[in-house]
Amino acid sequence: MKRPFYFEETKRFGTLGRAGIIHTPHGDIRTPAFMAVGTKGEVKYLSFDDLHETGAQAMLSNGYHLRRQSPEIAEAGGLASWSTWHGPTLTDSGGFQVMSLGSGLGKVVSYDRAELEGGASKNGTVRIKATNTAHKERLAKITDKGVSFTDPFDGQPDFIGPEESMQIQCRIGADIHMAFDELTSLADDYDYNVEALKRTEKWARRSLKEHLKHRDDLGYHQSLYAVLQGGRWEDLRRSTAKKLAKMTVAGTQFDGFGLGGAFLKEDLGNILRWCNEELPANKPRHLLGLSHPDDIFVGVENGADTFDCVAPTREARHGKIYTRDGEINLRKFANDERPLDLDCDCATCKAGYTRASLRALWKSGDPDLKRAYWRLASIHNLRFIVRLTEEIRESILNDNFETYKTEFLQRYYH
RNA sequence: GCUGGAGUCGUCUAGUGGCUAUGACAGCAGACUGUAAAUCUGCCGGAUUAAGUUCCAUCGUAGGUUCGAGUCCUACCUCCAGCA
Repeated sequence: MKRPFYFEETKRFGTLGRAGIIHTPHGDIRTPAFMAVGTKGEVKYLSFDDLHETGAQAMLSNGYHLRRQSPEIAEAGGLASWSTWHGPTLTDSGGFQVMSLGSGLGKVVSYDRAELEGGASKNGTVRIKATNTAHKERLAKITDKGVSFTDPFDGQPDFIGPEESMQIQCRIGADIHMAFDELTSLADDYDYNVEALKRTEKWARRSLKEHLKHRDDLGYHQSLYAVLQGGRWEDLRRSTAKKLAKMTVAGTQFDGFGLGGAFLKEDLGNILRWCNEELPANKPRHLLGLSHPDDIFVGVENGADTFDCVAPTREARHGKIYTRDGEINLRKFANDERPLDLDCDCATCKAGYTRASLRALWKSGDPDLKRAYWRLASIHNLRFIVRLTEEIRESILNDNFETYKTEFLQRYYH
């Protein structure tokens, strides 16, 4: 049952937007789609029945976090069967940890200009006030060869370069892999981004080369996406997109593309447009790590097909609940007997939980009740974002995207 | 009634002569974007201010000792334990 991997464009809108289907060995993904993040092979506090009920079509896990379990996963036949999720999967390369355990260690990956206010410098480029973590404090140190990681929990060292990342990912055996990349932070300047981008491009070639050796080891075809970096600079973004789109090893190219970076919200649309105008239309594009509704709309209209993000689940655990009328902090609803969101079709709302009852679970001293809250709130927020992508797809197919977008955003951000 | 112990900011709590009275929880406000996140930041006696301002209050109550008292002394009140 070797099913090939390919992207089928169902409908185009605007210049870059589209709805389509990604065919993978473990099933189809109808796009635009949101993939749930299950870093270690499961979404925190959710069963796979819960996850299926959110409508999520695919799960994203992480090669870095699963590196030590990868032999056992291979033994079980790959991530889909090992995890018992059984559907389409994607693994990140560990590239995000190059930043989150390195230059961005201990920092919030902020995308809001107000937080970073530094004004514009003389030549008109944005000056960012964000700072990088001191080199000696980092748990990820970069050389051209690869990255030396120190495990945040047990302090064990690991060296991961493109070859190691591909070997790990091919043992994990997700349907889609990411090339090993270096994510720069908002504090990195143009010159550093030039250097980092060269490295990411070299790593992409090495990733592809190594990937080809192992991609069929588990008996089905594993695909590889290249990751586009280049910060907020048009020349870097366009050049890397062109380069990676054409990159060939032994006659083989990348199966799709990851759109990466630490984005300033206001730059997101342009950056995606620069990338996607250069990328071939017949391959899928995954926008890495974003899922706030406004970001999803910007992503879709600029050609992104799939998304993933920890925000729906993390924010749920922290009390931020998504509703069609905007985000609410559950703390304030101790006496509110309405559901989290009116007319919501998630399992939590359908089961009759009210804001007050969920808040009570959340604030309970009982660990079991807290866990119940984390699960129920995560289900709600995940369903909210998954449903958003379903409705966006629907609106594209019905030539109704602009209207749907305007109505949704006005109501959500009023 | 006697003996012993204890009363600190909503709750618990540190503090036995020294200048802004700890810390935790609760509460309040905010953050979170390819998960070091069961996390993080700020506020948390009252009034006042453009302000990180100014003023006032404060360790059960009332006195006292002292340059200085949550801390020492006296009386009272309340609570707890034991004895009657």
